[in-house]
Amino acid sequence: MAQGASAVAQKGGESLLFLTDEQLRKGIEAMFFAYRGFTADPDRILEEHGYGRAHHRAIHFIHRAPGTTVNNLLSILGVTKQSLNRVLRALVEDGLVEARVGHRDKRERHLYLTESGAALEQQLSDAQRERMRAAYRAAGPVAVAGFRQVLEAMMDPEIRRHFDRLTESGR
Amino acid sequence: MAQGASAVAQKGGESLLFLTDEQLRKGIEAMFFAYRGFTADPDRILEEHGYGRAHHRAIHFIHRAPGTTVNNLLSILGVTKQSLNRVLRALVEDGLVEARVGHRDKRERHLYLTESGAALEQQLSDAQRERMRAAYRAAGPVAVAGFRQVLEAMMDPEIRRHFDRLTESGR
DNA sequence: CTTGGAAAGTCAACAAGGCTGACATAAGAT
DNA sequence: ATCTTATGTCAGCCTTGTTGACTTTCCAAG
Repeated sequence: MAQGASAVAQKGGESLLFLTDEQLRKGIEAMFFAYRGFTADPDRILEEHGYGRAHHRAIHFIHRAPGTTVNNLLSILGVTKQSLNRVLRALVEDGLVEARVGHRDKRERHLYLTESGAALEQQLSDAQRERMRAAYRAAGPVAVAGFRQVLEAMMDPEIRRHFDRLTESGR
Repeated sequence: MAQGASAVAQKGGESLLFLTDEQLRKGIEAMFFAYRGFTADPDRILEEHGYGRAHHRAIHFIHRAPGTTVNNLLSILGVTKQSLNRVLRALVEDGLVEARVGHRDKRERHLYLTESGAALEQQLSDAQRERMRAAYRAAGPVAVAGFRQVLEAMMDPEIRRHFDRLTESGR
């Protein structure tokens, strides 16, 4: 199976990869179809609770960086504050997220998951991790390392910074 | 760099991968951020033409499988026919897609890109392939193979079938 | 102390692209 | 010949993204 990477030529220490349009197209389609699988399980759970992906993203990153400000979340998610606000308001009203007014700067709202917010986060990430774990197991450790490398290379540099920042603090 | 895959133990021919929640979470976030990069370039081009991602998807798969029926496209894209129809209608009206009535079964419409449709497809896929190519180059051939393996393992089985089917005919 | 500007939130209006329901027409089945 | 199914269309609703205008709160600099 797999047409793999086509050819590699070493030339003065610089490796050249010859990639056909067809191979790249397959990669693009793989990305498209895999993303559908990636979101499928959380989507099902969210629907039961009357939420959408926007809520999931907010919950995920609040869990990941508790006490984050709205503005920080905004730059991670890459949406407008009006858009985020609508989602956040629903989560606060439903008691999944707590927005504490900053003590240093009272304009800021620091966001935390409540107990039930954490419970939903757990449920969502359990489902998503399970799919990820299965895929990782099926593909093997070498493939996983490659997977991560390609994904990181695919990010916009600015977004890559967010990603790396989450990693540092998250370990 | 990278925490890579944690540990592998060979045990009676079956390899066990020990994956921490943290590692899996990183994979999830990588997927999220990378997908943003993945769609960023086409999104910019589409906006200039007044189209969205839905149009891109339709154009992509019509290019990929010329003469495909609406129903077939439906099952690939995983949306309702009403949703697809809106997009398709716009593309036909704008002269990017031609919908020919089937001669065997006149209920069916077979879809083809017109010349200008193919031109837009080219523009979009050039941009997306360029990002893909850069990521592939940066990560190297081994990583690319792993990338593809993990993505394929992440797909829903039913969707995976679509993916494989496109590959067969597409080469 | 006043004022300028940043952070946060609100309201309104709009667009894209999902969805369901109702319906027309063509094919195939009884 | 008529009933049923497949296919595609039209209309309307919902979520979630957008922009723009505006208020409130607060910090900080003049």
